[in-house]
Amino acid sequence: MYTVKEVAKKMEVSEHTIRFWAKSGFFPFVKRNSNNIRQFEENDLEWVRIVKCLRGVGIDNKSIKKYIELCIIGDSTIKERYDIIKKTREKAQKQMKELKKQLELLNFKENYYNELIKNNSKDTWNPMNKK
Amino acid sequence: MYTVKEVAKKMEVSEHTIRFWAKSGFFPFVKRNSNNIRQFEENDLEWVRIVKCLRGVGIDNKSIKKYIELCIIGDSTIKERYDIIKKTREKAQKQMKELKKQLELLNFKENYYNELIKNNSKDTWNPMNKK
DNA sequence: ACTTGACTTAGAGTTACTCTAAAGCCATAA
DNA sequence: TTATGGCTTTAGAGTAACTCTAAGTCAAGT
Repeated sequence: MYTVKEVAKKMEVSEHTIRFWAKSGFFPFVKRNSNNIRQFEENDLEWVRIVKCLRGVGIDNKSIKKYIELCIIGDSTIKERYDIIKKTREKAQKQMKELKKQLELLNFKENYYNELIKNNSKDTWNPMNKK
Repeated sequence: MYTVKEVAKKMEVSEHTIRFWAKSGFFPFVKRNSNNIRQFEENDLEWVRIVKCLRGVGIDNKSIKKYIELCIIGDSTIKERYDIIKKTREKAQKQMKELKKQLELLNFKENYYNELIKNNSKDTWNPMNKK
């Protein structure tokens, strides 16, 4: 049993975001205790994990809601859920490619600046220096 | 020489976003022709590339503006720029790790759903099915 | 001359948070 | 017993970064 705060810490998402997601209907199955406090079970964390994953890959909240709703409907929606996950996985792979390129550029620039500092030389690449 | 539209296409960023970035002062060096049309030179694309990279890694626009301003100031800011790029590179590496984990989860789920479909079996993992 | 299409701007609208304020519940210190 | 602090809740205001719309300029084609 976890409170929102504990879930937030465990899953590395802000409390605000967990509450926002809860309000958005992403966790329709989370119970409350007699004081109206949300009690996330171990199982519920699995849902936080998948929501975090989908958001992390840039799936919008409306689509996430739809996915959750398909889960609620049950086994008749497995094919549809499969399609969503597949498309999301493809999207994530594209992002991975992008991120690799960005990392390369950052590595290049870090190196470049590092050399400049070491050799105390001018930044000849910076177009501002050509004016 | 490229118009906003051409830059947008070449760099895979929307025209709106290029204009928004321009308005935000990310390209203070781009010239206009006599009709007030922006003319991006080859060199300028380098700047679009680095802005896209920084944004892609989640650096906020205020920080990007600051980086641009440091570039404008010139060689005295090389160390400061180095620090920014280094921190950004570290951030990107963290994201790479995250993305890998997310990709694993998506692969797992895609596989899982695929098995369900192939074997025409029940989705016993879905907590909604346990209620 | 008129329409088409590419470009411009200001500013409204949208998404997904992110934060604030007000209030409820409970434990412990004075 | 009161109050102080710490936790939770909600509604709703605020923010970042787009994203889109409307209204305008201009040059070229028919």
